[in-house]
Amino acid sequence: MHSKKDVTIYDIAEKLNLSPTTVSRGLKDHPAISKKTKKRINDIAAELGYRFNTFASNLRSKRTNTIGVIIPRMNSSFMSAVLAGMEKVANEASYNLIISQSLESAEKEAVNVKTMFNNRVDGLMVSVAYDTVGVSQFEMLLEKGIPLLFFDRTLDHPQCTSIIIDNYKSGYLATQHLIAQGCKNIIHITGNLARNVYADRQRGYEYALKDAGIQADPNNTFINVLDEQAGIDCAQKILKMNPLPDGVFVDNDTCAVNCMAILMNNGIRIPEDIAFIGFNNDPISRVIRPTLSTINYPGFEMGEIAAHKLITHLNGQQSINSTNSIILRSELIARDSSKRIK
Amino acid sequence: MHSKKDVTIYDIAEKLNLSPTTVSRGLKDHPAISKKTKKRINDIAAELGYRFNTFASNLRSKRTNTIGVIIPRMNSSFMSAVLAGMEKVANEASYNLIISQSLESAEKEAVNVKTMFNNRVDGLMVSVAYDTVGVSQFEMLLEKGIPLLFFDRTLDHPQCTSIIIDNYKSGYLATQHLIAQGCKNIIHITGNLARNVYADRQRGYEYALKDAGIQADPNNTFINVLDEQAGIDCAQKILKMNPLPDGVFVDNDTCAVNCMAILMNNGIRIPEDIAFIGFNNDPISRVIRPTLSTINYPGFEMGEIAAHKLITHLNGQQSINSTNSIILRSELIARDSSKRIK
DNA sequence: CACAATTATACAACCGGTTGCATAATTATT
DNA sequence: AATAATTATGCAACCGGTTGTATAATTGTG
Repeated sequence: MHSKKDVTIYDIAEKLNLSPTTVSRGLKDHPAISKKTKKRINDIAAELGYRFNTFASNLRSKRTNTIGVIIPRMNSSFMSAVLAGMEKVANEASYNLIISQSLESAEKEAVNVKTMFNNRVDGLMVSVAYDTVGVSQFEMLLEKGIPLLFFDRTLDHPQCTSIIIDNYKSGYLATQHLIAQGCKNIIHITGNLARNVYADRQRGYEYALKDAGIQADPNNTFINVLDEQAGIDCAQKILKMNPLPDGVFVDNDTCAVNCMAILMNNGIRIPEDIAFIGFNNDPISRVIRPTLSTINYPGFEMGEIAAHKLITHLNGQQSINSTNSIILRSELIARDSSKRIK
Repeated sequence: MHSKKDVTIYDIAEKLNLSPTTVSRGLKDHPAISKKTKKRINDIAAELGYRFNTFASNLRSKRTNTIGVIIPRMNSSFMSAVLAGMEKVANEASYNLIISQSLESAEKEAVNVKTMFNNRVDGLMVSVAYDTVGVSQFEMLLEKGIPLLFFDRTLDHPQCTSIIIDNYKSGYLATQHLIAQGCKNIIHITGNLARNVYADRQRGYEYALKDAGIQADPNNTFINVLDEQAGIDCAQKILKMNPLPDGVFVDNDTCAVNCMAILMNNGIRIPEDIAFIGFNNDPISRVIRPTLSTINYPGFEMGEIAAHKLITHLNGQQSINSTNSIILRSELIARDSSKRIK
């Protein structure tokens, strides 16, 4: 197995008649080491097949240059955009990212937090699981002064910044748009209302209805996990309604397109019979026919801003505690699935 | 910042008048420590807010219980299925996963390999980037006896097992299916032919044509990165062809649906004018209309098998070198986008 | 050439668990 | 009660970079 013994800076030092200190500094491009010596060190290191020992380094220096990220799942194009944005900023600042998934389970999320904690991440960015309750599982981080930042699905905590979009406004705009297209009986398909994103959109939905003089019907709010199967289930449920709704606002494009597909299979015309609007502006919304109206959610920017915020905090340039939340711009994109008026 | 000093096993030992050794063993549930002592240790540990120091542990024990994974991107549902499968198996065997993306760049991939290497992963699973050439960037791992396994996009190496599907057969079946539907002028949209997956599918495509007595036209093979934009570009290219092709086999569902969407916008009927078949069986293939014929690619199983194979090797139960490649079952799923015969 | 200023290298303690082996404490055996 | 067997705990070295401070080597100044 791991047969050959590892080469250490001591081996290099011995070979060159230098001290380990000098070798360590030479490899790190420390200004106090002469160019010649650095070259000698690097040459021998390459020759011997030296590899840097992150553990020894981290143990002594008590820094890891690692940022943890915990997300519910990495299956959406929104999430991969967020991660791409984070990775770009982190790399530029020479931080590494450790990514783990909670798979929407609060329990697994807590385990992940603990692992990150033990792995001494310098900071943590989290979008919480579907059923996470309270912030107690994060307290251990804050007690040790490890900065914690939430994005998208956030929790309220005085020491944490949140990066979000204006979900209330987005929900309002989406609903208002459907109303403007002549819809009067609008369904909102959303998630666990304990999550800020869904609660805020639901509020937006309710206020838009109210402002249009429409009475919000609690039965018109469907709560589920917003995946493909949920979309299919919702379609079945809608088909049994009498009268049928004339508009559907879904908090997730994937769920929306699956729902639409079943309804269309059953002869329902979109947008003529039922107008649809989704959320996220996933690529699928542009490919499906009719093209899906949606709310644009700037994932890449969200990732960039989250990582940037955390790193400036870590570098002591700007405390994370000074900001409560950062709200990104989101906008409505009207496409064919909702356009009933020419 | 990181204000409070960390609690160590020495602090616990002092508080209980025990040796650090006993505390270390107690926390690890070592059989030589009595139940009573273990309880005392764990209680005080919790009380003091002790956290395990992974670095000190790894440094001394020279094991990390960590497996690295490098993938091109985590934006496809195929990839997230693979990762989910890997994570399930790894967790059950109490291994951690470190995941990083090459973003399809061989250069970034090499950096990632090095980082994994320095982080002393116990093993590495890789699906190579679009433009990776040669295996030299992996040699350092193999020299140290760190097992390396490829999945999906593989490289040929005598010491590495590959987990794949039969891409040749899949390409053959897809093409044969189109031929059976009456297609005679079939386009194959594929990726870099240096990658096994694309080369094998192209071979399958060519042989299926040959076996049907059709001469393969090199101009009918489009090579690109198979993303959304590529799908759009291919559609533009197809629209300029004269005569139009009557069948298109795309190595990726995402690319396929984007291509189809543009063609349909331009009045082309699918499957009547052009029959389509994709690859991967992504969720989008079921939602799009017409539903997309495709090749089912068992991502979750691939992840499970890859992780399982690597872990049994790490546990010394079965060497990875004894197997060359493991081929998973894949099958054709015929849907509306290709069905021209009742 | 003497002395200061600057540059380059070394010393030694440290980070916090881990582990083989020795020793102490407890229980079982005759 | 004495001795063997078993169980529980401790000793001390070790893993491999890091860092404040001291010392040595080189260069500059008058």
